[in-house]
Amino acid sequence: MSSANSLAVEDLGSAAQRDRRKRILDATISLASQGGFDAVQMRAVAEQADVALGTLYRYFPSKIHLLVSALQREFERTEVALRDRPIEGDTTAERVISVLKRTTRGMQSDPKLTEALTRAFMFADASVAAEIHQVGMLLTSMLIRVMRPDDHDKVTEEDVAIAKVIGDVWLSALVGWVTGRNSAAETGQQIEVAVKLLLRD
Amino acid sequence: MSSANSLAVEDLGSAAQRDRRKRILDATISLASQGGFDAVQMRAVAEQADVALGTLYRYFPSKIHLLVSALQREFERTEVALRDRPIEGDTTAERVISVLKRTTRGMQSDPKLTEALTRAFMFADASVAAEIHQVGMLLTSMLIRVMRPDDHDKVTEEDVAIAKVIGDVWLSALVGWVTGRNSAAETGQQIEVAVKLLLRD
DNA sequence: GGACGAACTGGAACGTGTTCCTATTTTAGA
DNA sequence: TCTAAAATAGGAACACGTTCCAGTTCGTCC
Repeated sequence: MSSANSLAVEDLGSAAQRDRRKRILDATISLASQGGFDAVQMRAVAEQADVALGTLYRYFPSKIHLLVSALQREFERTEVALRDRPIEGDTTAERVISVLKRTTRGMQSDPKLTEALTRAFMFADASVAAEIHQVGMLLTSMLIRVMRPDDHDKVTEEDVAIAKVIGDVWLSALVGWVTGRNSAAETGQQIEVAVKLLLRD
Repeated sequence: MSSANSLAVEDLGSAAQRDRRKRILDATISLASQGGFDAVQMRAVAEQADVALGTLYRYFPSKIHLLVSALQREFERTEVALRDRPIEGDTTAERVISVLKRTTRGMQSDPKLTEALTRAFMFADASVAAEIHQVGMLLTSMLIRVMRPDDHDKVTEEDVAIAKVIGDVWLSALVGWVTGRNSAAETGQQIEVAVKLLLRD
């Protein structure tokens, strides 16, 4: 891949390198969780991860890459955790709302972290396209699985389109919440309304 | 208003001040149009607007405030221009799609400017909430007018909810385009799909 | 016209993201 | 085991957003 991208786990040969990468992301999450976007300072991340600044930049070419990669790891964990749990709700809309609200609540329980990750995601420019795309795919596929829990074959074009729209709304709602425009309740409401409009069958 | 906000036109007493504000926003748009978000450097804006750096910060307390205020002015102009034109299309969906696509094409004709304004909008934190809210209201009300061009009275709760969802999708689509994830065609497609899903009556 | 406060100028200074360089350590291959 | 290349450490240096300050100009009230 292009040198402009973050080093993915697969790119890393030695265990020491995988461990460095993990330490860096751990430090990122820890600092973000504690003080939000502004507290994730490259020097602080490097120090807490016990890594030189240059090394940090070797693994993640910018602060945004770093935070989006952290988001990706968190999101993958969320997705795995979600796989185990049974999805409650009879209708498609109910299932989607239930999952999205649970996820949203989870993020709202760590506001600083959510602020840091969300803002990085929204601020990302073209150079982070690859990482962003990963996260987008993850979100869409997660939604589709919730919409069609049993029959993965019967996923239509429209299902995918709906999932993408819901993903968009969810992101916007999250941004609204992070920037203090919406309360937690309004955020939930906003998602619920959109899902009901999109999945009325 | 709080000192944390941008100085609005109404706040400015003298003609000289209104002119300064205008020069600053003109310089901002000019630089953004030429080199995007990164080219809007506070020193450059101050110099091009023929204003001291301190004065620039007096009018707009941060780069983000500055860009979001520029966005607001551009948006107001777009909105006025839109009022004159007749809205083409018989169904609600057709009208909304027509207007959104025209607006989107307009923004895509100046990619750097759009990149700068969109990224500022998405990166804004709580301190810019007031300005952001203005823009959001403008977008929603514009959409509602397109949806219900004649009977402003018959605007339902659902109409407003739909307008907000469409606004969210439009923003996400724009962000996707700005960051190079989506082509112009895909962006238009994304909006069209969402509108058709939301306005199928 | 004079006095006073607010606004503006010009520029120094600071913080943080990013780049760059050299010395050292680790890794891979002969 | 030895050697060359790659990776890392440590830290200086630069860019740009932001803050701050001393001096000057502008606007307003007597």
